[in-house]
Amino acid sequence: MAFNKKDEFTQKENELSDFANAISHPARVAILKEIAKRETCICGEIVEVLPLAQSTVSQHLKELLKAELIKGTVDGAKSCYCINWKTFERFEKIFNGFFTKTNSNNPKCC
Amino acid sequence: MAFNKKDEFTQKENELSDFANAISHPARVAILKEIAKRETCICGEIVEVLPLAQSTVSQHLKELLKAELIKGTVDGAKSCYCINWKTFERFEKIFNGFFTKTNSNNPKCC
DNA sequence: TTTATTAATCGTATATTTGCGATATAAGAT
DNA sequence: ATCTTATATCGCAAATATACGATTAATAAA
Repeated sequence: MAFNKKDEFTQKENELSDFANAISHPARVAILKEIAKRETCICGEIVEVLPLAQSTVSQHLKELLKAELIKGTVDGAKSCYCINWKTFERFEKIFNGFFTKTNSNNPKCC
Repeated sequence: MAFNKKDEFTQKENELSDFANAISHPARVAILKEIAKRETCICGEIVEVLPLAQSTVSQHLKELLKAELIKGTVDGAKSCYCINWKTFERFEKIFNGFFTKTNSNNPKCC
């Protein structure tokens, strides 16, 4: 942000937007999909499938790690990744509880 | 993006990331929450509640409109907004179907 | 030991996002 | 007609994000 206003919002608002931010790029969605499909997956396998350079993929993986959407361990020269489903569950809970959903055909609605 | 690689990803990957992108800022989460709470809501009411200038809020509203997360109509000098629940439902469907969730305690997982 | 493989990080260029004040526009009030 | 209110848009500055090639580091293979 131009001037960081994050502090001015609630923790839950930030948690939700941070999660959303992590999946707000098609490459990261594609990476998550690939890891979920394979259950466990090394970096090179993702690079093979995506239309991006290795360094770029590595950067996206780093962001997904930071947001705790994936877990990663070093396995020799390779890096092994898998989905951190706990974070997904927490997100779903926050997301569903966040907006007090009224009827979809709200007559007051514009 | 530095060079726009959107075309290189699937339509669903882009749809999901676009939705996520719309709620990837705490201000937009707060705006959605406020509109949902009030069911229908004018711009000024949101500006009152948020720690942001009117022009900034207006910009965020524009983005939410573009992503079809809200609907808006002009009501005299005022602008009336409400949640577009249809988009939320569509997102939930895509999101749930996207990642073939295996067991959370995947033994293969790192 | 040398070489190859794998992946993270650095440096850099470019694009986008965020935020605000100023301005424009349009309806409503006086 | 003029003033006020409400909101969108413009122009700008600063911060972030995206992408890549080059480099580094560390293991594995020869």
